[in-house]
Amino acid sequence: MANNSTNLDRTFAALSDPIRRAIVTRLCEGPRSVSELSEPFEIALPSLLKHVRVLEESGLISSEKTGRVRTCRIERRALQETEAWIHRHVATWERRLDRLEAHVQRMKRKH
Amino acid sequence: MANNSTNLDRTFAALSDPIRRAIVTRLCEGPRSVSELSEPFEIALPSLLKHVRVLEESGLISSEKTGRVRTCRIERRALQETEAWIHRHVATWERRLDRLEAHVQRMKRKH
DNA sequence: TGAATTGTTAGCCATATTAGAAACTATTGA
DNA sequence: TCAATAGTTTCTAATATGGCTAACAATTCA
Repeated sequence: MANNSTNLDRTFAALSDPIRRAIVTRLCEGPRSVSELSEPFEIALPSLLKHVRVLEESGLISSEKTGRVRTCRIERRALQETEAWIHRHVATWERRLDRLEAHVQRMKRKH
Repeated sequence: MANNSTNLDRTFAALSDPIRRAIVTRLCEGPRSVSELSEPFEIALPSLLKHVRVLEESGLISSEKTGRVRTCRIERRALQETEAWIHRHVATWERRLDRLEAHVQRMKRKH
């Protein structure tokens, strides 16, 4: 599980770039090679490769090289953990609102 | 709604810092002043204020100044939209897996 | 084998990010 | 009104990020 905080740091940072999000989006539809991934972008291969590395270090994707082709795939876990983090917060926020409302109701009834 | 891509850029970037995530966590429990927010951290006020600004520009929080006190509160929407983005991706990924499995089943039956 | 394909490394540059100190403003309470 | 409080601005410095070119593998295909 490693340092979970650092992990989230990396995942959120990885997702903060539109090119990297686009890569994630495509990989959700299935594995792709590095050059397939680079197609939609007007960006030099080395730059794209850096994005791939960032995604890989964040745990959002993994890759494997066969012959001269490196194939990338999404790693569900990291996405799920990130979603979970956000979800817990939305939930906390909602619980608080509920308590608040209940309190208002009690006050009302006292009158 | 503004430029939604830039919006996600900012939200994810904002969440990539542990101090900012801690701020978000606390604000989910209720509004806090800038100095209340700074308490848990060994960080100069101007630095903390910058984090608050980053969060504000990302839309994750809002703040209002009354007298000399600036009170910050969470803005649910940004959190929800971010969660939604991730969720769509996990969903896409799962649909793909389902199709894949269905395909394998068909292949099996052919033998 | 030799050329094309696919990826990789190294190095450079511009810009953005994060942190701090110092100095300043506005409000509040004694 | 004067001091303390709460926040803000400005500047500086260190580091990280994202992009490029050029040069270099390693495979694969003709």
